[in-house]
Amino acid sequence: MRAPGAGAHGSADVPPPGAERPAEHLPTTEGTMATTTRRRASISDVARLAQVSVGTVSNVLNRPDRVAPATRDRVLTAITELDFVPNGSARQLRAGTITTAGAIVLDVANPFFTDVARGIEDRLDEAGYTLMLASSDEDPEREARYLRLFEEHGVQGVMVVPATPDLAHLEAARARGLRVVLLDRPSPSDTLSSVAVDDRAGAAAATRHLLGLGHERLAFVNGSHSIRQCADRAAGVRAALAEGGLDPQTALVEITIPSLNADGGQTGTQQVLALNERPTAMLCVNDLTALGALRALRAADVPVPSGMAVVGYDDVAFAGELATPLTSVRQPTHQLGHHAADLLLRPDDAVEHVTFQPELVIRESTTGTG
Amino acid sequence: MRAPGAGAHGSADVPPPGAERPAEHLPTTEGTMATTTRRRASISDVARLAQVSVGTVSNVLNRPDRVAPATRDRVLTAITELDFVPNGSARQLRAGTITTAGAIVLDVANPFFTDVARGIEDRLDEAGYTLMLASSDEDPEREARYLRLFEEHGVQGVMVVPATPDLAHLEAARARGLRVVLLDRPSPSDTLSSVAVDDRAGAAAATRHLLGLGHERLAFVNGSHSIRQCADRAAGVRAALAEGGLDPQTALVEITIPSLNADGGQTGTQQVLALNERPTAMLCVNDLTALGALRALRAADVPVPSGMAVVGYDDVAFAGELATPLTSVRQPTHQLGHHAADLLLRPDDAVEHVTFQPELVIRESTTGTG
DNA sequence: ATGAAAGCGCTAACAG
DNA sequence: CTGTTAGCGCTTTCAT
Repeated sequence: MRAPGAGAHGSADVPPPGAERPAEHLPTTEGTMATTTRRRASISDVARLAQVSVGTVSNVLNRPDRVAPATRDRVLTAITELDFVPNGSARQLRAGTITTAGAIVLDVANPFFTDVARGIEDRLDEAGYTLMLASSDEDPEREARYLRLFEEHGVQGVMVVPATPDLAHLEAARARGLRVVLLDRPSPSDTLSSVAVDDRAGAAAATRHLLGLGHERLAFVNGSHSIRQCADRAAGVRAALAEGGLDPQTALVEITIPSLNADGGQTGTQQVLALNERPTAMLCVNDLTALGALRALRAADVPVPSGMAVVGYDDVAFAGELATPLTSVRQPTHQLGHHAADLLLRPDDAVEHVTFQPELVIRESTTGTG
Repeated sequence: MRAPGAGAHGSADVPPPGAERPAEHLPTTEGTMATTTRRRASISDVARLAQVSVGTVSNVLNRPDRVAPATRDRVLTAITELDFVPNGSARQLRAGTITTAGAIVLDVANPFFTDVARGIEDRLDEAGYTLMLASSDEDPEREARYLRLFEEHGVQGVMVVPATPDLAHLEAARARGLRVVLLDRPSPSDTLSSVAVDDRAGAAAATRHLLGLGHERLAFVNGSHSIRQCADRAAGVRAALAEGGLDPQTALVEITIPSLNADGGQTGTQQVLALNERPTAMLCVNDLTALGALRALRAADVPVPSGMAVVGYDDVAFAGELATPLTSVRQPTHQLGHHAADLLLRPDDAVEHVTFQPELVIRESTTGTG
């Protein structure tokens, strides 16, 4: 699907969260005069030119076989002549439905969400549907605004990563007849379909991997438990420890960092290194955090993995490209979106909750010889 | 703008170009029964319930001051009662216009484009507009299909990263009255506005930086010149060399790699290292390529930058986080999108060509002591 | 301040 | 096979 050598941009990445917009980059402007705007040709213009009725033009458009070849050609010629593009609003008003779906994610510039969006788009494309994509920026008001806008535009349905735990407005939209699929959020509701990734399982798999390698003291550099993913992953780690016969109280140190980026990882790791009974392995809440961890470990001359094993989460593009390739938990982002769209397009409109399993990608940061 | 601690996904990245979709991730499905779908309430339902005419309801919606407070309240109550959401198609059909713009990029999962999209969205949002985003996958047919779809939906205008050098269909759409802004492509046309980044200048700045550091033999690991960005960047490198009094023939070795990713960078760098008169500095067409270069240099025990200076392009998130932080050329992606949207929203609909200047971000891969 | 009615562009009966 | 016509839901004169 994805084009291989996608121009010179094939490699880019996002700026770290909270990065400043680049300073003014001195645009060069080169203006020209304005152009005139004409009224668009309508179906009756075509009918007049082709000397037929509007009904016939409509038939040529929608059921060409019902029209005599000669007439059809005449109409087609008129269409080309006038450069006629049918008015979708009118059609939609008449038909009541539209082949468009909406998606509201937290941030379109976040690769997790755009990979999901890509999955949605690919599935929608198969069905001839278009996607309207928007970012809520975690602002419930923006989310509500876009939801409303999509609904007014008559979309078939909406896939949304909720910005708040409160799902009342989504339930209401659902009751109004709009299809709604929750993204990356297990639905507590019987009326809203949902598609999510099992964060507990991902963290548990990573933990089991470390236990299998013989580690018995772990650190987890995590974000606030008010973030669902962080809480779920912490639960997964604890569950795996218990399952392995270890007491989370003694075998685990959880460090909470304020921002889930490289700086947070570096600071968190320094705290881990300062511990008197130093753990032998670290789990990081995401790969950027792990990157900061690797930086801190290098600065402290702690070899990886022999002095400290490191596991990330997300399996981002650079994870396998680092000086020490990073073991990480990969999430089926594309499938997540694909399935969400699939649910939205289901003819029966049934409610369904789907949970995908993440996959541990093992690399040298846990199994190497460093 | 961008929320700081955007959930646990704040750090993710994209898979490398050409990466396979992850294998089946064993979704867990949990179904429930379907729900009934009711007809949406219309303005006349509201009118009936509120015991007023539809015109009055419309007035409450659009010019509340024209309606007596008592009547207005009655209507408002009815609206709430019926959970009425106005039909945008009907409104648009009547009004003829719509507050939506479209954007067609090559790939929504590519961070360069999503950063641009974010800039577009932010500008559009200021004006109360919505964005419809789509990927052409560099397929001209898909591009044409989306263009048409957007036009049918009556969008104000479309911002597009053209998939082909042929701009005829875009010119035609423009002639039909649709606003069109070219993204990341300097327009050869008087009728189409455009917003682009100066690739020659970016490559030239990187080259001048290296020359200023005393390097006199450079390698450029680049992609095919059939990709506009690659050709432009090569021209920029050559121009800067000439300007510095060096003969590109002797001072520059250009290596062409098939895929602009880490593997390409690694292979290309091996070729550079095998040269008999080895360059002292390398330019890479993007950061992922530079990552591969760093990997190859490490494998060959060549210190960076003392044995080989390295410059990337794009300034992706991890560029500053590597073992050797990477000097790179940052592009004003967000501004690019912001300005494109700005052009689209201009009331005068004038044609304008804007070129943004990239910015060299200097780090240790060129100035360090390694 | 409110109501009545025309019509935006199109589709889908229904006639012929 | 083609024409006629009635709306889809809404906004907007124009009356009252």
